Amino acid sequence: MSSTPDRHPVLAARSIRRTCVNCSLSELCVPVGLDVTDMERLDQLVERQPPLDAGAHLCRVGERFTTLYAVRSGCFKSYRMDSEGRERVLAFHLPGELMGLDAIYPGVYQSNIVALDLGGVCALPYSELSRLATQIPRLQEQIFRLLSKDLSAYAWLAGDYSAEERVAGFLLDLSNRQRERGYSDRVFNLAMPRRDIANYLRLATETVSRVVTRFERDGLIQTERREVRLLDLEGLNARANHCLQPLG
Amino acid sequence: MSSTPDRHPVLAARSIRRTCVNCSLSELCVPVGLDVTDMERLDQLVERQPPLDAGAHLCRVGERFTTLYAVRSGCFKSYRMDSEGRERVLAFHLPGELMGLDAIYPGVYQSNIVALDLGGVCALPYSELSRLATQIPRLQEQIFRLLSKDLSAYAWLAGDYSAEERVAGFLLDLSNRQRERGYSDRVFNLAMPRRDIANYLRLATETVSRVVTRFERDGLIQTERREVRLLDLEGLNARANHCLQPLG
DNA sequence: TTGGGAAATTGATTTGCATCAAGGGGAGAG
DNA sequence: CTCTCCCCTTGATGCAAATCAATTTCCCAA
Repeated sequence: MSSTPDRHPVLAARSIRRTCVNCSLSELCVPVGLDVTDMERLDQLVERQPPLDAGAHLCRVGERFTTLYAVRSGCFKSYRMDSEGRERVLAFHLPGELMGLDAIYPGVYQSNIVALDLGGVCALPYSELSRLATQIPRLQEQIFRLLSKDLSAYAWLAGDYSAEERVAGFLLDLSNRQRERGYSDRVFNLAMPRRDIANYLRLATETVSRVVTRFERDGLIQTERREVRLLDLEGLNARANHCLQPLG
Repeated sequence: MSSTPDRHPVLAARSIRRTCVNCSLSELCVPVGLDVTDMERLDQLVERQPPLDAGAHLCRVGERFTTLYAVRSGCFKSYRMDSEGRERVLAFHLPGELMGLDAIYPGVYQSNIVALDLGGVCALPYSELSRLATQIPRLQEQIFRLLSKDLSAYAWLAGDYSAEERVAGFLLDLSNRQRERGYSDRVFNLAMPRRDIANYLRLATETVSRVVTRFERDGLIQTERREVRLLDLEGLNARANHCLQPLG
Protein backbone atom coordinates (compact mmCIF):
# COMPACT_ATOMS: atom_id res chain seq x y z
CA MET A 1 0.00 0.00 0.00
CA SER A 2 2.75 2.46 0.92
CA SER A 3 5.31 3.32 -1.74
CA THR A 4 8.92 2.26 -1.45
CA PRO A 5 11.04 4.75 0.46
CA ASP A 6 13.22 7.02 -1.63
CA ARG A 7 16.83 7.13 -0.56
CA HIS A 8 18.07 9.89 -2.82
CA PRO A 9 17.02 13.23 -1.31
CA VAL A 10 16.14 14.83 -4.63
CA LEU A 11 14.05 11.88 -5.66
CA ALA A 12 12.46 11.90 -2.23
CA ALA A 13 11.56 15.55 -2.57
CA ARG A 14 10.11 14.91 -6.00
CA SER A 15 8.13 11.95 -4.79
CA ILE A 16 6.46 14.13 -2.18
CA ARG A 17 5.27 16.36 -4.98
CA ARG A 18 4.39 13.53 -7.35
CA THR A 19 1.73 11.54 -5.59
CA CYS A 20 -1.46 11.15 -7.60
CA VAL A 21 0.10 10.02 -10.85
CA ASN A 22 1.68 7.01 -9.21
CA CYS A 23 -1.05 6.40 -6.70
CA SER A 24 -3.01 3.19 -6.95
CA LEU A 25 -6.06 4.99 -5.59
CA SER A 26 -6.35 7.50 -8.40
CA GLU A 27 -9.29 5.56 -9.85
CA LEU A 28 -11.30 6.19 -6.68
CA CYS A 29 -10.05 9.44 -5.28
CA VAL A 30 -10.06 13.07 -6.33
CA PRO A 31 -8.16 12.57 -9.62
CA VAL A 32 -10.87 10.41 -11.22
CA GLY A 33 -11.27 11.37 -14.83
CA LEU A 34 -8.15 13.53 -15.06
CA ASP A 35 -5.50 13.00 -17.74
CA VAL A 36 -1.83 12.88 -16.80
CA THR A 37 -1.28 16.57 -17.45
CA ASP A 38 -4.09 17.63 -15.17
CA MET A 39 -3.10 15.08 -12.58
CA GLU A 40 0.34 16.62 -12.44
CA ARG A 41 -1.22 20.01 -11.83
CA LEU A 42 -3.22 18.47 -9.01
CA ASP A 43 -0.02 16.93 -7.67
CA GLN A 44 1.42 20.41 -7.30
CA LEU A 45 -0.95 21.16 -4.46
CA VAL A 46 -1.34 17.73 -2.88
CA GLU A 47 0.85 17.31 0.16
CA ARG A 48 1.48 13.87 1.53
CA GLN A 49 1.58 14.06 5.29
CA PRO A 50 3.62 12.00 7.72
CA PRO A 51 1.72 8.91 8.84
CA LEU A 52 -0.55 9.17 11.87
CA ASP A 53 -0.56 6.64 14.69
CA ALA A 54 -3.81 5.06 15.76
CA GLY A 55 -5.66 7.55 17.91
CA ALA A 56 -3.97 10.60 16.40
CA HIS A 57 -6.32 13.36 15.30
CA LEU A 58 -6.26 15.01 11.93
CA CYS A 59 -8.57 17.85 12.90
CA ARG A 60 -11.04 18.83 15.57
CA VAL A 61 -14.44 20.46 15.66
CA GLY A 62 -14.16 24.22 15.68
CA GLU A 63 -10.77 24.54 14.05
CA ARG A 64 -10.62 26.82 11.05
CA PHE A 65 -11.15 24.84 7.86
CA THR A 66 -8.32 25.08 5.38
CA THR A 67 -7.68 21.57 4.18
CA LEU A 68 -9.46 18.54 2.81
CA TYR A 69 -7.82 15.22 3.51
CA ALA A 70 -7.76 12.16 1.28
CA VAL A 71 -7.09 8.80 2.87
CA ARG A 72 -3.97 7.12 1.50
CA SER A 73 -3.91 4.15 3.83
CA GLY A 74 -5.52 2.96 7.01
CA CYS A 75 -8.99 3.78 8.22
CA PHE A 76 -10.25 6.99 9.75
CA LYS A 77 -13.28 7.83 11.84
CA SER A 78 -15.11 11.14 11.92
CA TYR A 79 -17.27 11.97 14.91
CA ARG A 80 -18.75 14.72 17.01
CA MET A 81 -19.56 15.11 20.67
CA ASP A 82 -23.12 15.93 21.64
CA SER A 83 -24.05 18.30 24.43
CA GLU A 84 -23.80 15.51 27.01
CA GLY A 85 -20.32 14.57 25.91
CA ARG A 86 -21.39 11.39 24.15
CA GLU A 87 -19.56 10.52 20.99
CA ARG A 88 -21.48 10.33 17.67
CA VAL A 89 -19.63 8.51 14.92
CA LEU A 90 -20.53 10.01 11.54
CA ALA A 91 -18.43 8.00 9.12
CA PHE A 92 -15.58 5.63 8.55
CA HIS A 93 -13.20 6.57 5.76
CA LEU A 94 -11.28 4.10 3.64
CA PRO A 95 -8.39 4.78 1.27
CA GLY A 96 -9.34 7.03 -1.60
CA GLU A 97 -12.08 8.81 0.31
CA LEU A 98 -12.16 12.52 0.99
CA MET A 99 -12.62 13.85 4.51
CA GLY A 100 -13.66 17.23 5.82
CA LEU A 101 -16.28 18.05 3.19
CA ASP A 102 -18.85 19.09 5.77
CA ALA A 103 -16.52 21.90 6.83
CA ILE A 104 -16.72 23.73 3.50
CA TYR A 105 -20.00 25.44 4.24
CA PRO A 106 -19.30 26.94 7.63
CA GLY A 107 -15.53 27.25 7.11
CA VAL A 108 -14.96 25.46 10.40
CA TYR A 109 -14.42 21.74 10.89
CA GLN A 110 -17.67 20.06 11.89
CA SER A 111 -16.13 16.76 12.92
CA ASN A 112 -13.17 15.34 14.71
CA ILE A 113 -11.23 12.99 12.47
CA VAL A 114 -9.05 10.34 14.02
CA ALA A 115 -6.90 7.53 12.68
CA LEU A 116 -8.14 4.10 13.72
CA ASP A 117 -4.88 2.43 12.81
CA LEU A 118 -1.63 3.62 11.29
CA GLY A 119 -2.96 5.96 8.63
CA GLY A 120 -1.63 8.08 5.83
CA VAL A 121 -3.36 11.05 4.25
CA CYS A 122 -2.86 13.55 1.48
CA ALA A 123 -3.64 17.13 2.40
CA LEU A 124 -5.48 19.21 -0.20
CA PRO A 125 -5.51 22.93 0.60
CA TYR A 126 -9.08 23.86 -0.14
CA SER A 127 -8.61 27.31 -1.63
CA GLU A 128 -5.99 26.04 -4.04
CA LEU A 129 -8.06 23.00 -4.87
CA SER A 130 -11.11 25.04 -5.72
CA ARG A 131 -9.03 27.45 -7.79
CA LEU A 132 -7.66 24.51 -9.74
CA ALA A 133 -11.17 23.10 -10.10
CA THR A 134 -12.22 26.18 -12.03
CA GLN A 135 -9.41 25.46 -14.47
CA ILE A 136 -10.04 21.71 -14.77
CA PRO A 137 -13.74 21.05 -15.34
CA ARG A 138 -13.39 17.33 -14.69
CA LEU A 139 -11.83 18.07 -11.33
CA GLN A 140 -14.74 20.29 -10.40
CA GLU A 141 -17.11 17.61 -11.57
CA GLN A 142 -15.38 15.00 -9.41
CA ILE A 143 -15.60 17.19 -6.31
CA PHE A 144 -19.31 17.69 -6.97
CA ARG A 145 -19.65 13.95 -7.29
CA LEU A 146 -17.77 13.19 -4.09
CA LEU A 147 -19.92 15.65 -2.16
CA SER A 148 -23.07 14.20 -3.68
CA LYS A 149 -21.95 10.67 -2.85
CA ASP A 150 -21.59 11.58 0.82
CA LEU A 151 -25.17 12.83 0.78
CA SER A 152 -26.38 9.37 -0.18
CA ALA A 153 -24.26 7.78 2.53
CA TYR A 154 -25.81 10.01 5.16
CA ALA A 155 -29.27 9.41 3.76
CA TRP A 156 -28.79 5.72 4.44
CA LEU A 157 -27.55 6.37 7.96
CA ALA A 158 -30.54 8.62 8.58
CA GLY A 159 -33.07 5.96 7.63
CA ASP A 160 -35.02 4.21 10.36
CA TYR A 161 -33.85 0.67 10.05
CA SER A 162 -33.94 -2.19 12.52
CA ALA A 163 -30.78 -3.38 14.23
CA GLU A 164 -30.49 -6.31 11.83
CA GLU A 165 -30.94 -4.10 8.78
CA ARG A 166 -28.32 -1.70 10.05
CA VAL A 167 -25.69 -4.29 10.81
CA ALA A 168 -26.30 -6.16 7.56
CA GLY A 169 -26.21 -2.91 5.63
CA PHE A 170 -23.00 -1.89 7.32
CA LEU A 171 -21.27 -5.16 6.46
CA LEU A 172 -22.45 -5.01 2.86
CA ASP A 173 -21.34 -1.42 2.52
CA LEU A 174 -17.87 -2.30 3.78
CA SER A 175 -17.84 -5.29 1.47
CA ASN A 176 -18.61 -3.10 -1.53
CA ARG A 177 -15.96 -0.61 -0.59
CA GLN A 178 -13.39 -3.37 -0.14
CA ARG A 179 -14.18 -4.68 -3.60
CA GLU A 180 -13.85 -1.19 -5.11
CA ARG A 181 -10.35 -1.10 -3.67
CA GLY A 182 -9.37 -4.42 -5.15
CA TYR A 183 -9.65 -6.42 -1.94
CA SER A 184 -11.79 -9.40 -1.21
CA ASP A 185 -15.41 -8.48 -0.61
CA ARG A 186 -15.84 -11.71 1.35
CA VAL A 187 -13.08 -11.57 3.92
CA PHE A 188 -11.81 -8.42 5.53
CA ASN A 189 -10.74 -6.93 8.81
CA LEU A 190 -12.72 -4.35 10.71
CA ALA A 191 -10.47 -1.47 11.62
CA MET A 192 -12.86 -0.28 14.32
CA PRO A 193 -13.97 -1.78 17.62
CA ARG A 194 -17.57 -2.92 18.11
CA ARG A 195 -18.24 0.14 20.19
CA ASP A 196 -17.54 2.40 17.20
CA ILE A 197 -19.64 0.26 14.89
CA ALA A 198 -22.51 0.39 17.36
CA ASN A 199 -22.16 4.11 17.81
CA TYR A 200 -22.09 4.66 14.05
CA LEU A 201 -25.21 2.54 13.62
CA ARG A 202 -26.93 4.24 16.57
CA LEU A 203 -27.17 0.95 18.45
CA ALA A 204 -25.84 -0.34 21.75
CA THR A 205 -22.63 -2.36 21.63
CA GLU A 206 -24.53 -5.31 23.07
CA THR A 207 -27.09 -5.13 20.29
CA VAL A 208 -24.42 -5.26 17.60
CA SER A 209 -22.84 -8.20 19.35
CA ARG A 210 -26.15 -10.05 19.50
CA VAL A 211 -26.97 -9.40 15.85
CA VAL A 212 -23.53 -10.58 14.79
CA THR A 213 -23.99 -13.74 16.84
CA ARG A 214 -27.38 -14.31 15.22
CA PHE A 215 -25.92 -13.83 11.73
CA GLU A 216 -23.23 -16.37 12.60
CA ARG A 217 -25.79 -18.87 13.90
CA ASP A 218 -27.76 -18.43 10.67
CA GLY A 219 -24.67 -19.13 8.59
CA LEU A 220 -24.53 -15.69 7.00
CA ILE A 221 -21.12 -14.70 8.32
CA GLN A 222 -18.19 -15.89 10.38
CA THR A 223 -16.23 -13.64 12.69
CA GLU A 224 -12.99 -14.03 14.55
CA ARG A 225 -12.50 -10.91 16.61
CA ARG A 226 -11.93 -8.17 14.00
CA GLU A 227 -11.93 -10.49 11.02
CA VAL A 228 -15.18 -10.93 9.14
CA ARG A 229 -16.02 -13.54 6.55
CA LEU A 230 -19.23 -13.04 4.58
CA LEU A 231 -20.60 -16.47 3.69
CA ASP A 232 -23.95 -15.57 2.15
CA LEU A 233 -24.08 -12.17 0.48
CA GLU A 234 -27.57 -12.75 -0.83
CA GLY A 235 -28.84 -13.75 2.56
CA LEU A 236 -27.21 -10.73 4.14
CA ASN A 237 -28.77 -8.53 1.52
CA ALA A 238 -32.15 -9.98 2.41
CA ARG A 239 -31.55 -9.22 6.09
CA ALA A 240 -30.67 -5.66 5.08
CA ASN A 241 -34.04 -5.56 3.30
CA HIS A 242 -32.13 -4.40 0.27
CA CYS A 243 -31.83 -1.06 1.98
CA LEU A 244 -28.39 -0.66 0.48
CA GLN A 245 -28.29 -0.16 -3.22
CA PRO A 246 -24.67 0.39 -4.12
CA LEU A 247 -24.42 3.49 -6.26
CA GLY A 248 -21.13 2.52 -7.96
CA MET B 1 -42.97 36.98 -2.95
CA SER B 2 -43.95 36.55 -6.62
CA SER B 3 -43.04 39.34 -9.05
CA THR B 4 -45.67 41.55 -10.58
CA PRO B 5 -47.10 40.10 -13.78
CA ASP B 6 -45.79 41.58 -17.01
CA ARG B 7 -48.44 42.60 -19.45
CA HIS B 8 -46.23 43.45 -22.38
CA PRO B 9 -45.27 40.19 -24.11
CA VAL B 10 -41.68 41.24 -24.81
CA LEU B 11 -41.18 42.32 -21.25
CA ALA B 12 -42.79 39.12 -20.09
CA ALA B 13 -40.42 37.07 -22.20
CA ARG B 14 -37.46 38.99 -20.84
CA SER B 15 -38.63 38.54 -17.29
CA ILE B 16 -38.59 34.80 -17.76
CA ARG B 17 -34.92 35.05 -18.63
CA ARG B 18 -34.13 37.65 -15.98
CA THR B 19 -34.90 35.98 -12.71
CA CYS B 20 -32.00 36.00 -10.27
CA VAL B 21 -31.16 39.68 -10.52
CA ASN B 22 -34.62 40.68 -9.38
CA CYS B 23 -35.18 37.76 -7.05
CA SER B 24 -35.52 38.47 -3.37
CA LEU B 25 -33.94 35.10 -2.61
CA SER B 26 -30.62 35.82 -4.28
CA GLU B 27 -29.03 36.31 -0.85
CA LEU B 28 -29.81 32.70 0.06
CA CYS B 29 -29.83 30.78 -3.18
CA VAL B 30 -27.32 29.86 -5.84
CA PRO B 31 -26.33 33.45 -6.79
CA VAL B 32 -24.86 34.26 -3.36
CA GLY B 33 -21.70 36.25 -3.81
CA LEU B 34 -22.15 36.97 -7.52
CA ASP B 35 -21.99 40.48 -8.94
CA VAL B 36 -24.66 41.69 -11.33
CA THR B 37 -22.69 40.72 -14.43
CA ASP B 38 -22.20 37.14 -13.27
CA MET B 39 -25.78 36.95 -12.08
CA GLU B 40 -26.95 37.86 -15.55
CA ARG B 41 -24.86 35.04 -16.98
CA LEU B 42 -26.48 32.70 -14.48
CA ASP B 43 -29.88 34.05 -15.52
CA GLN B 44 -29.17 32.87 -19.04
CA LEU B 45 -29.49 29.27 -17.98
CA VAL B 46 -32.04 29.53 -15.18
CA GLU B 47 -35.49 28.61 -16.33
CA ARG B 48 -38.46 29.53 -14.24
CA GLN B 49 -41.00 26.76 -14.43
CA PRO B 50 -44.77 26.98 -14.31
CA PRO B 51 -46.05 26.66 -10.75
CA LEU B 52 -46.80 23.21 -9.38
CA ASP B 53 -49.96 22.34 -7.52
CA ALA B 54 -49.75 20.66 -4.15
CA GLY B 55 -49.00 17.00 -4.74
CA ALA B 56 -47.36 17.51 -8.13
CA HIS B 57 -43.98 15.85 -8.57
CA LEU B 58 -40.88 17.57 -9.82
CA CYS B 59 -38.91 14.38 -10.34
CA ARG B 60 -38.92 10.74 -9.38
CA VAL B 61 -36.35 8.21 -8.25
CA GLY B 62 -34.66 6.57 -11.20
CA GLU B 63 -35.20 9.31 -13.75
CA ARG B 64 -32.09 10.51 -15.51
CA PHE B 65 -30.61 13.46 -13.70
CA THR B 66 -30.32 16.59 -15.80
CA THR B 67 -31.57 19.42 -13.65
CA LEU B 68 -31.17 20.93 -10.24
CA TYR B 69 -34.17 22.81 -8.91
CA ALA B 70 -34.19 25.90 -6.71
CA VAL B 71 -37.30 26.64 -4.70
CA ARG B 72 -38.85 29.99 -5.59
CA SER B 73 -41.94 29.72 -3.44
CA GLY B 74 -43.85 27.15 -1.46
CA CYS B 75 -42.43 24.12 0.29
CA PHE B 76 -41.21 20.88 -1.22
CA LYS B 77 -40.62 17.44 0.22
CA SER B 78 -38.07 14.93 -0.98
CA TYR B 79 -38.55 11.29 -0.13
CA ARG B 80 -37.83 7.72 -1.14
CA MET B 81 -39.69 4.47 -0.87
CA ASP B 82 -38.03 1.60 0.96
CA SER B 83 -38.21 -2.02 -0.15
CA GLU B 84 -41.51 -2.51 1.69
CA GLY B 85 -43.09 0.48 0.00
CA ARG B 86 -42.96 2.73 3.05
CA GLU B 87 -42.20 6.37 2.47
CA ARG B 88 -39.00 7.90 3.93
CA VAL B 89 -39.00 11.68 4.01
CA LEU B 90 -35.47 13.00 3.55
CA ALA B 91 -35.90 16.76 3.57
CA PHE B 92 -38.22 19.71 3.39
CA HIS B 93 -37.11 22.49 1.09
CA LEU B 94 -37.88 26.15 1.61
CA PRO B 95 -37.49 29.03 -0.86
CA GLY B 96 -33.90 29.59 -1.87
CA GLU B 97 -32.87 25.98 -1.32
CA LEU B 98 -31.46 23.72 -3.99
CA MET B 99 -32.97 20.30 -4.65
CA GLY B 100 -31.63 17.24 -6.42
CA LEU B 101 -28.03 17.47 -5.24
CA ASP B 102 -27.90 13.82 -4.25
CA ALA B 103 -28.49 12.90 -7.89
CA ILE B 104 -25.19 14.36 -9.10
CA TYR B 105 -23.09 11.38 -8.09
CA PRO B 106 -25.06 8.57 -9.68
CA GLY B 107 -26.54 10.69 -12.49
CA VAL B 108 -30.00 9.43 -11.57
CA TYR B 109 -32.46 11.06 -9.22
CA GLN B 110 -32.25 9.49 -5.77
CA SER B 111 -35.41 11.07 -4.40
CA ASN B 112 -38.93 11.91 -5.38
CA ILE B 113 -39.59 15.60 -4.96
CA VAL B 114 -43.14 16.81 -4.49
CA ALA B 115 -44.76 20.19 -3.88
CA LEU B 116 -46.50 20.41 -0.51
CA ASP B 117 -48.43 23.49 -1.49
CA LEU B 118 -48.54 25.69 -4.58
CA GLY B 119 -44.87 25.86 -5.40
CA GLY B 120 -42.59 27.57 -7.87
CA VAL B 121 -39.14 26.44 -8.88
CA CYS B 122 -36.27 27.55 -11.06
CA ALA B 123 -34.71 24.81 -13.16
CA LEU B 124 -30.92 24.82 -13.44
CA PRO B 125 -29.61 22.49 -16.15
CA TYR B 126 -26.73 20.80 -14.40
CA SER B 127 -24.27 20.50 -17.25
CA GLU B 128 -24.64 24.16 -18.12
CA LEU B 129 -24.47 25.16 -14.49
CA SER B 130 -21.24 23.28 -13.91
CA ARG B 131 -19.76 24.71 -17.09
CA LEU B 132 -20.61 28.20 -15.87
CA ALA B 133 -19.20 27.35 -12.45
CA THR B 134 -15.78 26.79 -13.99
CA GLN B 135 -15.97 30.31 -15.38
CA ILE B 136 -17.28 31.98 -12.23
CA PRO B 137 -15.24 30.86 -9.20
CA ARG B 138 -17.72 32.32 -6.72
CA LEU B 139 -20.50 30.31 -8.33
CA GLN B 140 -18.47 27.12 -7.98
CA GLU B 141 -17.73 28.03 -4.39
CA GLN B 142 -21.41 28.54 -3.65
CA ILE B 143 -22.33 25.15 -5.11
CA PHE B 144 -19.66 23.53 -2.95
CA ARG B 145 -21.11 25.34 0.03
CA LEU B 146 -24.68 24.31 -0.69
CA LEU B 147 -23.63 20.68 -1.03
CA SER B 148 -21.62 20.89 2.17
CA LYS B 149 -24.54 22.47 4.00
CA ASP B 150 -26.78 19.55 3.09
CA LEU B 151 -24.22 17.20 4.61
CA SER B 152 -24.65 18.88 7.97
CA ALA B 153 -28.41 18.73 7.68
CA TYR B 154 -28.28 14.99 7.06
CA ALA B 155 -25.78 14.52 9.86
CA TRP B 156 -28.31 15.96 12.24
CA LEU B 157 -31.06 13.75 10.91
CA ALA B 158 -28.78 10.73 11.28
CA GLY B 159 -28.11 11.38 14.95
CA ASP B 160 -29.79 9.18 17.55
CA TYR B 161 -31.95 11.65 19.37
CA SER B 162 -34.99 11.11 21.52
CA ALA B 163 -38.44 12.01 20.28
CA GLU B 164 -38.37 15.28 22.25
CA GLU B 165 -34.95 16.24 20.94
CA ARG B 166 -36.04 15.55 17.39
CA VAL B 167 -39.25 17.54 17.53
CA ALA B 168 -37.60 20.45 19.33
CA GLY B 169 -34.72 20.40 16.87
CA PHE B 170 -37.11 20.32 13.95
CA LEU B 171 -39.04 23.34 15.20
CA LEU B 172 -35.84 25.29 15.89
CA ASP B 173 -34.46 24.43 12.48
CA LEU B 174 -37.61 25.70 10.81
CA SER B 175 -37.51 28.78 12.99
CA ASN B 176 -33.95 29.54 11.89
CA ARG B 177 -34.79 29.05 8.27
CA GLN B 178 -37.83 31.32 8.57
CA ARG B 179 -35.66 34.05 10.06
CA GLU B 180 -33.10 33.69 7.26
CA ARG B 181 -35.94 34.37 4.84
CA GLY B 182 -37.07 37.49 6.61
CA TYR B 183 -40.11 35.95 8.29
CA SER B 184 -40.90 35.69 11.95
CA ASP B 185 -38.92 32.99 13.71
CA ARG B 186 -41.62 32.84 16.39
CA VAL B 187 -44.80 32.32 14.43
CA PHE B 188 -45.05 30.34 11.25
CA ASN B 189 -47.15 27.81 9.42
CA LEU B 190 -46.13 24.23 8.83
CA ALA B 191 -46.54 23.38 5.17
CA MET B 192 -46.55 19.66 5.92
CA PRO B 193 -48.98 17.42 7.78
CA ARG B 194 -47.94 15.75 11.05
CA ARG B 195 -47.51 12.48 9.22
CA ASP B 196 -44.72 13.95 7.09
CA ILE B 197 -43.03 15.54 10.08
CA ALA B 198 -43.14 12.24 11.91
CA ASN B 199 -41.80 10.36 8.94
CA TYR B 200 -39.00 12.87 8.49
CA LEU B 201 -38.06 12.55 12.16
CA ARG B 202 -38.36 8.74 12.06
CA LEU B 203 -41.14 8.81 14.63
CA ALA B 204 -44.76 7.72 14.66
CA THR B 205 -47.37 10.39 13.98
CA GLU B 206 -48.79 9.72 17.42
CA THR B 207 -45.44 10.34 19.05
CA VAL B 208 -45.06 13.72 17.37
CA SER B 209 -48.55 14.62 18.46
CA ARG B 210 -47.79 13.65 22.05
CA VAL B 211 -44.52 15.59 22.15
CA VAL B 212 -46.21 18.66 20.72
CA THR B 213 -48.92 18.39 23.35
CA ARG B 214 -46.26 18.10 26.06
CA PHE B 215 -44.42 21.15 24.75
CA GLU B 216 -47.68 23.08 24.82
CA ARG B 217 -48.43 21.97 28.39
CA ASP B 218 -44.95 23.11 29.40
CA GLY B 219 -45.49 26.51 27.83
CA LEU B 220 -42.81 26.15 25.20
CA ILE B 221 -45.04 26.48 22.17
CA GLN B 222 -48.62 27.04 21.07
CA THR B 223 -50.15 25.33 18.08
CA GLU B 224 -53.33 25.81 16.19
CA ARG B 225 -53.53 23.14 13.54
CA ARG B 226 -50.67 24.04 11.14
CA GLU B 227 -49.76 27.28 12.85
CA VAL B 228 -46.93 27.19 15.38
CA ARG B 229 -45.99 29.85 17.87
CA LEU B 230 -42.69 29.41 19.67
CA LEU B 231 -43.00 30.93 23.12
CA ASP B 232 -39.71 29.92 24.73
CA LEU B 233 -36.84 29.47 22.30
CA GLU B 234 -34.35 28.91 25.10
CA GLY B 235 -36.52 26.26 26.67
CA LEU B 236 -36.99 24.56 23.34
CA ASN B 237 -33.27 24.64 22.78
CA ALA B 238 -32.79 22.93 26.12
CA ARG B 239 -35.29 20.23 25.12
CA ALA B 240 -33.32 19.78 21.91
CA ASN B 241 -30.25 19.30 24.11
CA HIS B 242 -28.62 21.96 21.97
CA CYS B 243 -28.32 19.33 19.30
CA LEU B 244 -28.91 22.00 16.68
CA GLN B 245 -26.19 24.53 16.26
CA PRO B 246 -27.30 26.84 13.48
CA LEU B 247 -24.49 27.09 10.97
CA GLY B 248 -25.44 30.54 9.66
C1' DT C 1 4.79 -16.19 32.65
C1' DT C 2 1.24 -13.61 35.09
C1' DG C 3 -1.79 -9.80 36.29
C1' DG C 4 -4.59 -5.89 34.82
C1' DG C 5 -7.68 -3.74 31.81
C1' DA C 6 -10.16 -3.02 27.81
C1' DA C 7 -13.18 -5.34 24.49
C1' DA C 8 -16.63 -8.57 23.55
C1' DT C 9 -20.26 -11.66 24.68
C1' DT C 10 -24.37 -13.31 27.06
C1' DG C 11 -28.33 -12.95 30.19
C1' DA C 12 -32.03 -10.24 32.92
C1' DT C 13 -34.71 -6.30 33.18
C1' DT C 14 -36.47 -1.82 31.85
C1' DT C 15 -38.22 1.58 28.79
C1' DG C 16 -39.22 4.66 24.97
C1' DC C 17 -41.56 4.50 21.22
C1' DA C 18 -44.46 1.88 17.83
C1' DT C 19 -48.58 -0.16 17.19
C1' DC C 20 -53.37 -0.91 17.89
C1' DA C 21 -57.70 1.22 18.82
C1' DA C 22 -61.06 4.85 19.26
C1' DG C 23 -62.85 9.41 19.18
C1' DG C 24 -62.87 14.55 17.89
C1' DG C 25 -62.61 18.40 14.65
C1' DG C 26 -61.81 21.03 10.16
C1' DA C 27 -62.16 21.71 5.36
C1' DG C 28 -64.18 20.77 1.18
C1' DA C 29 -68.02 18.67 -1.71
C1' DG C 30 -72.52 18.28 -2.75
C1' DC D 1 -76.27 23.32 5.65
C1' DT D 2 -74.74 18.62 6.32
C1' DC D 3 -72.07 14.74 5.08
C1' DT D 4 -67.75 12.75 4.57
C1' DC D 5 -63.01 12.18 4.64
C1' DC D 6 -58.82 12.98 6.39
C1' DC D 7 -55.99 14.82 9.92
C1' DC D 8 -54.98 15.04 14.47
C1' DT D 9 -55.24 13.69 19.20
C1' DT D 10 -55.57 10.61 23.17
C1' DG D 11 -55.48 6.15 25.49
C1' DA D 12 -54.04 1.05 25.98
C1' DT D 13 -50.88 -2.45 24.86
C1' DG D 14 -46.71 -4.71 22.90
C1' DC D 15 -42.10 -4.97 21.43
C1' DA D 16 -37.33 -3.98 19.96
C1' DA D 17 -33.53 -2.27 21.67
C1' DA D 18 -31.32 0.12 25.72
C1' DT D 19 -29.69 -0.53 30.05
C1' DC D 20 -27.98 -3.06 33.88
C1' DA D 21 -25.19 -6.86 35.31
C1' DA D 22 -21.95 -10.60 35.07
C1' DT D 23 -18.51 -13.35 32.67
C1' DT D 24 -15.15 -14.50 29.32
C1' DT D 25 -11.48 -13.40 26.13
C1' DC D 26 -7.82 -11.10 24.42
C1' DC D 27 -3.90 -8.11 24.57
C1' DC D 28 -0.26 -5.86 26.51
C1' DA D 29 2.91 -4.69 29.99
C1' DA D 30 5.44 -5.82 33.94
